[in-house]
Amino acid sequence: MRTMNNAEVTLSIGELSKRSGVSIETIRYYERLGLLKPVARTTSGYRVYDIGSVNTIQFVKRAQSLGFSLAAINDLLKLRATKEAPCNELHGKTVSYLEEIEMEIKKLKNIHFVLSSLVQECRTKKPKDSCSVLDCFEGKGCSSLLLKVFQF
Amino acid sequence: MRTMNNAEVTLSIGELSKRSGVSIETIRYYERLGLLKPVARTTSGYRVYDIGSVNTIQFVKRAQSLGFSLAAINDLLKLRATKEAPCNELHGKTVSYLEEIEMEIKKLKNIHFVLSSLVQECRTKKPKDSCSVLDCFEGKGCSSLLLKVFQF
DNA sequence: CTTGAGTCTGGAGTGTGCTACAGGCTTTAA
DNA sequence: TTAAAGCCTGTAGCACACTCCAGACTCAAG
Repeated sequence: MRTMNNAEVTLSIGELSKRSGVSIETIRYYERLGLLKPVARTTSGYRVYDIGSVNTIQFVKRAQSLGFSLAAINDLLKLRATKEAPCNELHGKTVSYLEEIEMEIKKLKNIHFVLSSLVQECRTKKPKDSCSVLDCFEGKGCSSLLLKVFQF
Repeated sequence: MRTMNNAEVTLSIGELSKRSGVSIETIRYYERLGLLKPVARTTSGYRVYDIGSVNTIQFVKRAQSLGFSLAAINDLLKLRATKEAPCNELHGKTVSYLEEIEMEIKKLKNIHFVLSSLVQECRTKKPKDSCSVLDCFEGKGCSSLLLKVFQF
């Protein structure tokens, strides 16, 4: 695509794809979700992007790698667009997201504790004994372990 | 459904659903996946279950609450069916699952660290300054933070 | 015998983040 | 001029664990 002047470079969807490392299909998908609008269309209907579009995609990728969903990122992009110091709202969202992460970590730690206990227990048994792990899934023997961790 | 004798109670799918707390649709879904076959069919095609079916569903639920996928549980059920002390194979699977959990916990801790750092940083700023969280997604200022944690 | 509850099969829909076409139009390079 | 590459829309599919529905059949109680 042509350069309008030195500052305003425009990109086709294919060029944006190469610059951002995101596939053309994904770019169009983001558009459907409202994450990224082309800055214009050519008369023949081709999407036109600019350097800001590259930044937006990188914004999305960074937020995604921190675990944000595309729906959440959509909100973030809207906050970014309204330049009025969006810290408050954003921090609220972020803090509740942090709480979700803490819950998830707790859950995983509990699961890890239960399973590694069971494997350990099994290793102290004689070969012909039943398997502690299977027994646990069967409801035998580990009820106290599970009861503490989950709501069985 | 009728009782054949005191020991062998048979259940319809609705009764199994009530006893196990799992919906009829889900029971049929489990059957499609190969997790739970009815012990028989009536002449009119109704599914017939027994008490073992209740145990199997509880097995599935317990394994699920420890994070196992239905595909993995399918394997577990097959191990359970072959009564020959399946500890070795099972422990291999469990240990690699434990490693996945450890990776996931690490990832979540990293995310937590980055986000809480950003929120903290933002709180030490003046109200009119730009938001550290948004700046980070924009690629400004937190590259060292992100670089350590992910492969940007 | 009738009514209502229960069950059957097969297929479609949910949410998430893509990915992969088909069939047709546009642009670019030789 | 023509071939190749690029782009368009719209639709469908994947993985996962369900959930729901239509239309038909069966069973139990009154």
